[in-house]
Amino acid sequence: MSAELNQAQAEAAGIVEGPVLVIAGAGTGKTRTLIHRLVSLVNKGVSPQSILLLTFTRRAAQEMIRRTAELLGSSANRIEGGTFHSTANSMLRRYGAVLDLRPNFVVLDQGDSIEIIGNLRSELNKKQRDGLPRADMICRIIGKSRNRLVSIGDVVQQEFFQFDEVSGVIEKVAGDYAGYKTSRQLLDFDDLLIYFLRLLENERVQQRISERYRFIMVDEYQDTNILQARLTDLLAGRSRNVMVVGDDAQSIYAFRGAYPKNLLEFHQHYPNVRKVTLEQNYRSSQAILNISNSLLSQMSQAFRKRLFTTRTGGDKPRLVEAHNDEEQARFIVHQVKQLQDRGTPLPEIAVLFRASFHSFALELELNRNQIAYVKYGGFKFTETAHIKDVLAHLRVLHNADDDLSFVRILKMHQGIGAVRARRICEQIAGQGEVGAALKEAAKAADGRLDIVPLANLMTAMAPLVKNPGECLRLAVEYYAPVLQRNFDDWPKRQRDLDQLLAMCHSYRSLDSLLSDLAIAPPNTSHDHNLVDDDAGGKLILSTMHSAKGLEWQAVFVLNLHDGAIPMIHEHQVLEDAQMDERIDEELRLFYVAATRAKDELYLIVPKIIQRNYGPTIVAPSRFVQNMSPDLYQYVRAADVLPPDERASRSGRRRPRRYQF
DNA sequence: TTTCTATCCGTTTTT
DNA sequence: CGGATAGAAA
Repeated sequence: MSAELNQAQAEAAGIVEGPVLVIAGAGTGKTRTLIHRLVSLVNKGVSPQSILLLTFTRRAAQEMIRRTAELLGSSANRIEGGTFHSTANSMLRRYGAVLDLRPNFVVLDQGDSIEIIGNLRSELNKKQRDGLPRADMICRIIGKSRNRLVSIGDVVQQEFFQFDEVSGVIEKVAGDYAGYKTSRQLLDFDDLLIYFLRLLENERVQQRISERYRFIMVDEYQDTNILQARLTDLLAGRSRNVMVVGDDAQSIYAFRGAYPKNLLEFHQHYPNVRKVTLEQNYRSSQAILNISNSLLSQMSQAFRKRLFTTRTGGDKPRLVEAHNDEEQARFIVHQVKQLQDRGTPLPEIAVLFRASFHSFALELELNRNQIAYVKYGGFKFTETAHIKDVLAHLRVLHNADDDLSFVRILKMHQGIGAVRARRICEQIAGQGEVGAALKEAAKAADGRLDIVPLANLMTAMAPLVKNPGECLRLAVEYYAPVLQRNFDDWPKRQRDLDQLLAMCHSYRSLDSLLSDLAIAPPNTSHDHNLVDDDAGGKLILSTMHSAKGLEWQAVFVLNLHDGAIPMIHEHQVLEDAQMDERIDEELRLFYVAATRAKDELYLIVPKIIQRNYGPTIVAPSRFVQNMSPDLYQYVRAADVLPPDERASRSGRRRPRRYQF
C-alpha cells in the first residue's frame, strides 16, 4: 500500500517533527496520507500512546484507527482519537478539579439545553415574554454568540434582526442559563470546549497533557472554530508537533461557528510549517469532476483549485427530472435495483440529501421493496422523549443535583406538574440517598403524592452503579406503564427501549455510559428499517454533512430544488455579503456531495414536493440551472420507469406555488 | 396547580 | 399537518 503513495503524499507522511499543513482536495488521498504518517511514526519508534488524533466526527476517528490497525496491528488501538468534544470530556473528568468541576458533571445535549431555556423563559413576566422567540431559537442565538465569541446583541443585529427589540431579554435569559448550569455542574456542548480551554490555560495541566501527547493530528481542520484552533495550539505545546489536514472548499460547518481561515492562516501561527498540497484526485471519473468543478466556479469567493484525474471517460452524470418526490423515490429504487443487477453491492451505493426528513418518502419506498438500508445523520435516538425519560432515572442516580432530570421524572407522575416537582427537588436536595429522601417527602405529603414506587426504584438502583445495564432494565420496567399511558405508538417506542438495553448491556460504569450517550449518540434509523438482512449489505442513506470523508461507486443526490439546496430562511434578512457567504456554503455542501461519487452520479430534481400543508411546486436548484448542459445527460424519470410506477396525477390536491 | 384546549407558526446541517 | 405555547377550565 505504501508504494501507492504519490510524491506529495509520501512527503507529508514522512515528516516526523514540527508543524505540518496539508491542504488536500476532495478524493486526493488525504486519509491515506494521514494513516501512513501514523504508521511511519510508530515504525520510527514513536509510542502509539503519545499520538492524539482529533477529528470532527467520531465516525471518522474510528474509521481512521480501524484502517491504521490493518497496517499496524493491535498497537494502533492505543492511539487515542476522537472529536474535540469527546476529548474535552475525558480530560475534564480527569483534571476538572482544577476548575472546581466534579468528575460526575453532566453533559447536556441540545434537547436539554432547549428545555432549560424554555423553563427559564416561562419564568419571565408577561411583558418580557412579549415578542420573545421560542426556546429553540433562543438556544440557537446563544450558541452562535458563544461559538463565534461575539455578543448576543451583535448576533441578533446581524442575523436575527426581527428580535432586535427583545435582545436585552434574550441576554437576560442567556445569563440565567449560564447561572443555572454553573450552580448544578451542567455543561453543554459549547461549555465542553470552553472549559477545556480554561483547563489548558492552567500551565501545570497544559504541561502534563502536552508531555503525554507528543504528536497531535487534526483532520477536517477547515471545520474547526476559533476555540478549537486555540485548543490545538495549546495541545501541541512546546514541541509543536502538530499536523493539520483540510480543504477550504469543503467547509460546511459555518452555522456552528467554523472558521475556515484557521486552515488558511495556519502558517501565521507556525512560520516554520511544512506545507503540502494534494491535488490529484484518485476517486472520481473526469465526468464527475467536471460537475464538481462547475460548482467550485459558481462560488463568489473563487477557488484556484481545480480537481484533476488521470481517470478519463466515465458516464456523464445524469440529471433526472421527477414529477414529484414519490416518483423521485421510485426512480431511485428502480435504479438501485439495476445497479445491483449489474453487480454493484448495496453498500457501494449512497443516497444523499440536504436535510434528514428529505428521505422519508424514499424510506417508505425502500421498505415496500424490501431493500435494506442504514441512515446516517438527522435525529438522534437519544433525543426522543421516551429515551430521555428512561435515561433521566440514571442521570439522577449518577448526579443527585441534576434536577432537570429529576423534574422530568417527577412530572411523569399523575398530579405532579412543574411546580410540585421543583418543590420536591428542593425538599430533598442534599439529603443523601435519593430513594430514602423521596420516601421522606412522600410521608410529609401524607400519601397525597404517589411517589413511593419511584422511591423504591431509586433505592433498588443505588447499589447497582457498577452495573448500569441492570439499572436501565429496572428503569425501563418501571417506565412501561407511563409509556403506554402517554404514547399511542408505545409498541414502537418499547422496541427502542429494548434496543437501548441491548446497547448498554456491556457498560461497567454509569459515568461512561451517560457521557457516551450524550456525546456520541447512536441514531435510531436502523429501527425504522423493516428489512433486516445483512447478507447483501445495506444501502447508505445520509445527510450531505454526514457524508463527508466517505466515497461510493454510485451516488444519488435528491431534492435538488431551490429551497432545499440552497436552503435559506425566508424571514432572515441578510446583507449581500452575508447572503453570498451563505450561498457559498450551500455550494460547498453540494460540492461535498458530488465529490463522493466514484463512477456514477445521479442528480434528481422533483417538480412538486410534499410539504406539511400540501404539495408545492418548486424550481430546480439555481446551482443546477447554472451548470452547462453538456456536463450532464438529461433524463426524465417517467421515461425510465415502467408505466405503472409513474406518478399518478389524479386524486391529489392542487399544488401551491412555492414563493421563494 | 395541573391538565385540557385553542391558537399560532414554521423548512436545516452537528457536537 | 404537527409541535410549542398561551390561556381557560378543572
